[in-house]
Amino acid sequence: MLFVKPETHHLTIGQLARESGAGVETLRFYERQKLLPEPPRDAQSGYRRYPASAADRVRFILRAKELGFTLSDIRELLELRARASNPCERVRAIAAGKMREIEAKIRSLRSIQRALKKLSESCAESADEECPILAHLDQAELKPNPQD
Amino acid sequence: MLFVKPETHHLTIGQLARESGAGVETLRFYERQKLLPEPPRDAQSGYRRYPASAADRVRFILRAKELGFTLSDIRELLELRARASNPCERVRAIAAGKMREIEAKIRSLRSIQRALKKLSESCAESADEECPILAHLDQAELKPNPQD
DNA sequence: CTTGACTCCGTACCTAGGTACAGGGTGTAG
DNA sequence: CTACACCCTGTACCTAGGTACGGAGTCAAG
Repeated sequence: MLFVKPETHHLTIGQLARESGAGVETLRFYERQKLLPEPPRDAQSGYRRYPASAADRVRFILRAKELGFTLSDIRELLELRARASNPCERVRAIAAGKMREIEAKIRSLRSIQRALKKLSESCAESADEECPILAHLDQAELKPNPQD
Repeated sequence: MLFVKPETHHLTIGQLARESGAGVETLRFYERQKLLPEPPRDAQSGYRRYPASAADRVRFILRAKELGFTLSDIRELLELRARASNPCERVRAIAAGKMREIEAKIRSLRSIQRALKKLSESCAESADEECPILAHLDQAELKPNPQD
């Protein structure tokens, strides 16, 4: 068995917020969402008392969010971080799934972008009284694009 | 003055839904959102009675949505379609704004994608016991990317 | 006349990720 | 002692774009 380092629990929620960069309400929200464990409470006041390590955990969450992970992805990453002896494989699978998602989103946006560009160009060229973009919306089927 | 073509109002909301491809609830929702005008009602039943042209309008909305326009963009496009004598300029401005939005979204996704890829590659190479992705989330600052 | 499909209205609910009160208690500096 | 900042819980609210439901009225076929 391992001995667990005795942790000092001296951070209030406000101090943790300032240290980690999340808001106080957000920290309580993350606790409800099981991203943060319930911290011990001060016996008199009932205030939450966080160990210094909590700030690392919160920053982990915020960074993972920047990488596009959802809170529920992040819950799993936190589990893996804490528990798995060899997490790499699963972590890479999660990352790969996220990359595929992002890939798909980019492709869909690019196809929309191309369609808008074409319409906008035809609009710029046309001295017509009817707007080609509106005409397209009136009539056209959006052609399925081979690059999608 | 123009004479307005007499319109027959014979579509029920369910028929309009089938013709246009939107759901009944969605049509009522669009009406609340002022994307569809309130249609006349049958005197006895109070049922909505749509002119055939309503189906075109709904399809216009659905196509504009495919191009990434929000409902409030679409409200403006519909106004322009109906009222403006020379809508092209404003329509192109709306399209250009949307294109910039999409462009920005793609750039942000690509930067996330690159970060994930780098991490995933270093993860694949590492025979380390510590997962580089988790290590990154533990420690790293996300470097601001020049391409963003 | 009954049954089933359709319609009406109003309101609540959904996802995701928070944010904002209201109405209290606590802790500390002056 | 009195401010004032901080903390507590629970609940409501926000965006965007719908979706679902309850309870009631309508319409057409058999």
